[in-house]
Amino acid sequence: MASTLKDVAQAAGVHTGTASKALNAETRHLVAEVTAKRVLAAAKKLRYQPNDIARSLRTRRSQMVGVLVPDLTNSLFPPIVRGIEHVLSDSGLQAIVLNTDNNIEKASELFSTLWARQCDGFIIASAFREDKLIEEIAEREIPAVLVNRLTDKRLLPTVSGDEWSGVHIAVNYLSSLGHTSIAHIAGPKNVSTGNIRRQAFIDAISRIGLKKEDCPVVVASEYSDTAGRIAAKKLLANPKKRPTAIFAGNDQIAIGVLDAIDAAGLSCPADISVVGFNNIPLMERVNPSLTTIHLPKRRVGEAAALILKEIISGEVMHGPEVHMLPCEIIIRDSTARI
Amino acid sequence: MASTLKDVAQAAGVHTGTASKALNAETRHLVAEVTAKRVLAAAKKLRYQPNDIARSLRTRRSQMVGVLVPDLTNSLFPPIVRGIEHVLSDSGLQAIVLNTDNNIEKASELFSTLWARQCDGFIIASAFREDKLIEEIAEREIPAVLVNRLTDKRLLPTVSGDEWSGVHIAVNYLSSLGHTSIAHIAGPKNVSTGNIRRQAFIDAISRIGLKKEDCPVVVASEYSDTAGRIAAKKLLANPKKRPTAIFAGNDQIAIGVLDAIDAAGLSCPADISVVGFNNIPLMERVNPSLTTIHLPKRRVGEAAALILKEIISGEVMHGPEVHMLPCEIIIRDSTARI
DNA sequence: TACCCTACCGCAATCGATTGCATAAAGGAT
DNA sequence: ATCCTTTATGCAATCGATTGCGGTAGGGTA
Repeated sequence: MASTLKDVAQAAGVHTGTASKALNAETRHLVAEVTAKRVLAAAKKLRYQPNDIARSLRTRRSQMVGVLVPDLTNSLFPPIVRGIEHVLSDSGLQAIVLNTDNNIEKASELFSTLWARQCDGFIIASAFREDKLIEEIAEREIPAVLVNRLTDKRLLPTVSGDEWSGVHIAVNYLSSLGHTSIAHIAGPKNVSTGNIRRQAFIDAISRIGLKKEDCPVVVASEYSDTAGRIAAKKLLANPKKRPTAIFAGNDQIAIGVLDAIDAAGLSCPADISVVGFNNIPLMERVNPSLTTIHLPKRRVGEAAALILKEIISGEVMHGPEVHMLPCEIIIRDSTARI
Repeated sequence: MASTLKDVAQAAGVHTGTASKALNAETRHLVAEVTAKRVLAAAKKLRYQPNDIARSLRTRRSQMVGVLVPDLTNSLFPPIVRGIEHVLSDSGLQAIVLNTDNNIEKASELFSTLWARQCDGFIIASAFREDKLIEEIAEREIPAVLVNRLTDKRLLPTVSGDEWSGVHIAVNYLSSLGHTSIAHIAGPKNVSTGNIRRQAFIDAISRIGLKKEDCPVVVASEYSDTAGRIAAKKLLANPKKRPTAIFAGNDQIAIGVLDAIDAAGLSCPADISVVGFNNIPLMERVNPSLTTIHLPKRRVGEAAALILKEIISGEVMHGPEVHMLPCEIIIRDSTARI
């Protein structure tokens, strides 16, 4: 059906090898100009489209990059993915995006199938703090970059937001509004974002001299509004020890917190201020609009893709360094002076 | 580095052909049971992972399905994609998701590269009413299914919501609340959803006997909050002919409409009711929460993937039929009795 | 004993493109 | 006229797996 290199070569009256050289810009100088013209013309006439599968088999490069994300319906990830795609595409690389559902076995399976397809590299947004898959990838020296989530052991180059500083900004802002009892609803302990933000929170609290017992930390079971609501309900159960501000592990948790505040017959921000993290789309539209720490999602993706490209091309060596992009606070209506 | 079939065959003391047959469940009966066991054991020991690229070249099947969406950051699409992936994955098929940015040239390029990679089929959510790419795909009889958007000419099997009925439900609901001046801010005319919903709106209006001049239609330049706001502003410019309800072409446009109402010093739903379409995530959280027509996004994706699988496997023939899944209205706070 | 059948396995072509090497022709230098 | 160089092209191996065909050995039957 589709015409092959052989067809083009025949049409141009040359050998397939010659045709191949004529078609590739980098090897074209090995072929006489007139011949090259003839081949190009034949290719155009026959609507020749090289078979990338065959090419990949021979060259051992597929021009594909595997992108592993926990869940595309979490609107944190599409902007990151777009950033990745944007940078990759102008090197002719294509992103293959797959959902791991936060399941490490599923991630391993997906990785295997991608690897069997000769993916040139990987960008992984689904790492756990302890992650056998990441260890294996690092050990086998497969080109890969982590985004957003890091592993405890520094194994691969990583791009994320500057979470530590982001958390401090959030806590300091709440403090500046007069809050002295600030609670934190942390993300899961087995992912770096949950862990770092939690530790940064404790650090920030102690730095401004707030009492630890006034600033409780509750860990949500996952990054979801439901888990956030359940955790916040626990936190608000005792009316005597009620914080006046809650710093949520991310925006989804913050949404759940808003629900819990409502369910407890309280109001945000009059009774309790709430701050989120990531600044995902539509957070400016919820009620009340959410004060949150903005993560430059697209640029995180772009930076990761840039690094991966350098690794793949071999231009630049990369150790397991961590690139942290600055975060800033977006002040909206969910926070108020006490 | 990685072990090949040759390695396995050598380790098991058989020919590669025999090893291949032993490894494939369907051809295993061609091989003695003891031999098969030996090969399997060798494969496991060597951590053999078949090279899908080589396999694809030989079998002319890649187990990959191309999925073209306008923009993943539009939260309409991730749920559809998840539905697609879910159904494909239990046949060992993998979805390759790409963004066309509503650009038909980009879509064509992406299609070409996917086709060069021997994709077994395509699911396309980015079709225009007139679409050369779709025509070409249909003409070349390439396995493909459209989702959400259809072409004017019926060329390929399509899965979408039952938009006509969805629009009627919306208009009838507004009418039941006592509204007699209902405006419509339509999506772009070059995509089917914009067109169908607009026509359905006009039809619904006339059926319930409302006057056409009381029910103006404005076309937004694209499906975005910005375009919705601009269109709504136009609509509200003349205080004397102000509708009491606005049916938006989709939820993003509805968001823009809410902004425009606010900007005009009016309030929703007290002065103007608003209804959206699609029921994308977080619409229950905006202020006021949005009454909208729910599209079963995940099931639309699943249905499309099922049909594509049937086409690919050759089990069932599919003409350019349109499968319409029922839509329902989700009543929230953006609509009120007049 | 001769014959046949079946089960099993090896052989080699094949998918389509890439690429180092061999070769041939043309041209220049001595 | 001979030799060498340069340039352009052909040749064939290669990537790794699949698959139809042919051959062989074993056991069964007449």
